[in-house]
Amino acid sequence: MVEQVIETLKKNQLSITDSRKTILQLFMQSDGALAHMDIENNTGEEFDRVTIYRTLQTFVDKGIIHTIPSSDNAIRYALCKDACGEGHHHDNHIHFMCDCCGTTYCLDHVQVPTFQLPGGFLAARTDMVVSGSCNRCNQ
Amino acid sequence: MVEQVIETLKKNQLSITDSRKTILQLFMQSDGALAHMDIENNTGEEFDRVTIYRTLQTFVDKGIIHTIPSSDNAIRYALCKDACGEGHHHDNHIHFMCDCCGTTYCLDHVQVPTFQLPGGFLAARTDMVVSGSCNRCNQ
DNA sequence: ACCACATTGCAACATAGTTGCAAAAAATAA
DNA sequence: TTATTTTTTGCAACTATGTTGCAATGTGGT
Repeated sequence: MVEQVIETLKKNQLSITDSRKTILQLFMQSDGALAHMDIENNTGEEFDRVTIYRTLQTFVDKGIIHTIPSSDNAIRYALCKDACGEGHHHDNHIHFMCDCCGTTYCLDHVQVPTFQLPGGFLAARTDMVVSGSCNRCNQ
Repeated sequence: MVEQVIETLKKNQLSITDSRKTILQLFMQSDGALAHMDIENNTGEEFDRVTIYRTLQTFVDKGIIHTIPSSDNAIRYALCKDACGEGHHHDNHIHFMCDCCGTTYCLDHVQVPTFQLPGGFLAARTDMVVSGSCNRCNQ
């Protein structure tokens, strides 16, 4: 796990620091998406709030994680698949937010369906966020 | 226009106040969605920030407007079509945010396509937000 | 015009996110 | 290994967004 973290950082030409190692490992251990708060809670007083914001921004820029918009005004982040890199994201899957347990899932196997925009409109990015109750809460 | 505003408020059993009249009229005059800031800017010092928040919340509750999530962490609001009412929204259209001019459109004629969730997942609400450049900016 | 109730404005608070800058830690060179 | 350069971090301060309680004001109904 730790080797994989360091390898990912090196592959993206990022210097190896405690905050980057810890935060990236958090993402790799977690199955759902993480909000800034989740990270702050999971790392205790270890890192400054600002450091976490900047680390997340760096990871987004490098294509290591991607953002998930939400209606509750807290951006969530999740690991990208291999296709993403610096300057180009390809996270073309649906995101699911559970109203019950709060977990945000990347439904990697559910592609965003194609659609037709009106004339003159050009799409650069599509965010599809479904909310409801997840498979664990529906048991 | 003013008659329509008052009629809508009455139809939803809301008392007719200055802030509700002004804010609802703003929505009817505008073709795009409005964020809290847009409303504050367009009404000057007329209303308190809190009043605007509460008015927007009231309108959402009554099914007069609906929310549009965004990745820039500022919820936008737009008028609902007739099908919406208290406790049930039916704004099943795609939203488009222009990266160039910042306008948010309700693409009323573009339905959110159907999709298949993995077993155990139940959808309650689907938000589909496309960003890119709009027909005016692409001229 | 009066009364009951809903709405507003104010103050204070809570959360989310940004910026500048000096100190500390990595990476690189010697 | 040490010295130097570059990057990253932590702190302080600030902006934006959103919420809550409460007294004062405005609205609707009689």
